[in-house]
Amino acid sequence: MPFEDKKKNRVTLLDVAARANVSRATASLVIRKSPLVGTETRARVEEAMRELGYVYNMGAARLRAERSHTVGVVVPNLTNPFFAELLSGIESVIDAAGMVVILANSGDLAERQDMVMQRMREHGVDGVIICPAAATEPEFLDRMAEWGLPLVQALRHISDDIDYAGVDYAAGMREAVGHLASLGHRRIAFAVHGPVHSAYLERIEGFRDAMFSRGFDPDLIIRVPDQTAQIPGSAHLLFENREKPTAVVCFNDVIALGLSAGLHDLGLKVGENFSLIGFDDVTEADIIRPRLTSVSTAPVTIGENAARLLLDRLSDPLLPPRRVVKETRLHIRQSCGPIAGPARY
Amino acid sequence: MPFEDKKKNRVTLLDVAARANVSRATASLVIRKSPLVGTETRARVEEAMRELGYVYNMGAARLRAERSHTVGVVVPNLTNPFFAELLSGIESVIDAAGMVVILANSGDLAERQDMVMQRMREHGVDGVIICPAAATEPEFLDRMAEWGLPLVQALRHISDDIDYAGVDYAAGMREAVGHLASLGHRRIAFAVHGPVHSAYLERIEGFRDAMFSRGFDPDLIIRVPDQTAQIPGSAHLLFENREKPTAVVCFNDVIALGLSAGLHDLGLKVGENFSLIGFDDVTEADIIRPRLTSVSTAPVTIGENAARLLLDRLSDPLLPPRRVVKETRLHIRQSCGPIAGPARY
DNA sequence: CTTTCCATTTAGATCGATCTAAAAGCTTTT
DNA sequence: AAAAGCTTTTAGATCGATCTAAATGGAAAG
Repeated sequence: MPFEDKKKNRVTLLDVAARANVSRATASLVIRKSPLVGTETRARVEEAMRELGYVYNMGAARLRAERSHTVGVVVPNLTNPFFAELLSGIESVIDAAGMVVILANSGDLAERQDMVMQRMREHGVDGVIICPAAATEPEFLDRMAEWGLPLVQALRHISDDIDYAGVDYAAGMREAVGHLASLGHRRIAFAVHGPVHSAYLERIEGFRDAMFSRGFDPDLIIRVPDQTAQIPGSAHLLFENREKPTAVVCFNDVIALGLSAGLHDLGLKVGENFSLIGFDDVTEADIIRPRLTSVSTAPVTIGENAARLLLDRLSDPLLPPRRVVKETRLHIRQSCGPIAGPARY
Repeated sequence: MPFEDKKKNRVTLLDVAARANVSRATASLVIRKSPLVGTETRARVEEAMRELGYVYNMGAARLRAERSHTVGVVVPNLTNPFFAELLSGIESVIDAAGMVVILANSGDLAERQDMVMQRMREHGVDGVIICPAAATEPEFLDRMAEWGLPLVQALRHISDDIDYAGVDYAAGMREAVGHLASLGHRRIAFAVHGPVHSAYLERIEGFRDAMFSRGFDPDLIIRVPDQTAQIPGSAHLLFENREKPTAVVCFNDVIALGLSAGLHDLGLKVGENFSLIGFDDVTEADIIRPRLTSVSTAPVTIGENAARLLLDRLSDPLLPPRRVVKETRLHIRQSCGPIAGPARY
């Protein structure tokens, strides 16, 4: 029955060392799995750690080693399942690398984002993965870089000089429009909402591109409410234009789900006399009726990519900036059909 | 143009103190907003911090002060929007208290949960909010408590001696059954899935209670698949029993959404000739058709409660164990109707 | 038997804050 | 003028690890 009562009764490396009859330095080497220590010594130290119930004090280590084994993750909003999945991907890779995630929520506000980054710095994170708030100026990220804080942008990108992991939104949009076009649709609307940021602009660009190159009107862009609950009620907006669309591409699946319900309320049959295509391919796409055709963006994978970019940068800070842009995949289900009514051509 | 190039060129409190002509101790007091320092001195030190671009080193502070301003959060799964919302509530309260969240994912596996908690300890978190993995034994949590690590259980509870923030699941279930009963339903099924834990058992208990006390058959409990995509296809399970139900209560909204689709596929009209009621009241409840009647559990609020419990405990570790159990609220929409067909009484 | 070399081990300084207990300046009281 | 009581400031030890540079011991080489 070991007899240890120091005043504060916390087991330190020094206690372990004493018990194993080695110096504190040797014990430290054992923890860090250095190849320098002899096999027999290592075993003795490990035994001592077990016996004493030693807990590594990361805080002390970080102070000396200037390495915290900690990664900051800043997202605009946790309530959105999309970011939650991103976070999940990040967490799994960071965890596997033996580090932990410090989480922060910017609320998509540049001002809060400033505060949050400051806090990250104070906590001494080794690097940060950030989905920049919509109104972030490029100088912001460059300032971080000047701090010497390794940074990775996820989903949205502000600066080209900083690593980025995302999705080829524009190509995804082209794919969506292409699918509708192949079903005979020519008058296609684009339903959007939310703040303006790179991921927003790329989608717009992809949509207009695809429409324009086919000689279709690329300007049928409709803004729907940001509040999920109000989207179904806004379906009528689709038909207030002179040129009534026969199909709609949605900025994301929240809009798609909402409009699908709204169109149903208006008496239209989605997939039969009106076509609708979503973006993100959330789980619900498969369990609503009609099943939602959607462009998959797989945020978990993006998170994994972002985390890997950061880990690479940590091990070599001089790496040139890289971007990992994932391809989308169109998941065809039931919400799109050939153009309805008497054929126009 | 200040001329500072130390070898490592990091601004420390000592540099600030020198610049402001005070001692390191005084500078430290200024940072910590101690009322002891004079107004003029404080201003001078703050000015110096600004000029030098000083960044507080939380790591150093924590080592000495044995306080990390860090809270661990352990959830079984981040992909589930339910836990993401919980996390969001926790984060906002913790952030407002000037602390940060260290995140970990147990994958609902007791073994991983062990590792994760160990890591939390190494990182010196001040406390942990945990939604215990399904197979957690009470000894596990008690061991943590022995470590002297302040703990709060969220959503699920294993030990009665430890703070808990959750929802009155049983009452929510009684409410759901009550609503259906008031519409004339007597043969009501309960569709469940997932691992067994306290939140699961309480729902079962609430259901059986409510059924039994009305003299209805409390045993119509149906297990549906865990995979979201397979739920719609399992709707037929509802009718394989001798006694065919006229309504179903769902364990959560994922099941409700899935069965709603599945029942539609079987040619039933939910809300007209079959009633269905969900649990959780997710955002999608309002944007599917028919709109889903659901029992609201508001996980964000639970997260906030859990965080507040932890903060209280941090400021007074001797507080007796407390439990904050939120009431549910039934959100009536369209998916339930009076019992169909020729009246039975 | 000394010297060289290698593999291990170690003493002591160090990271950047906080804490303790006491000192230094003030007024105010005796 | 000394003592007492404030308020404000400070020196120096301390938290628990890592790092540096040097010491130690044994085997191989001379």
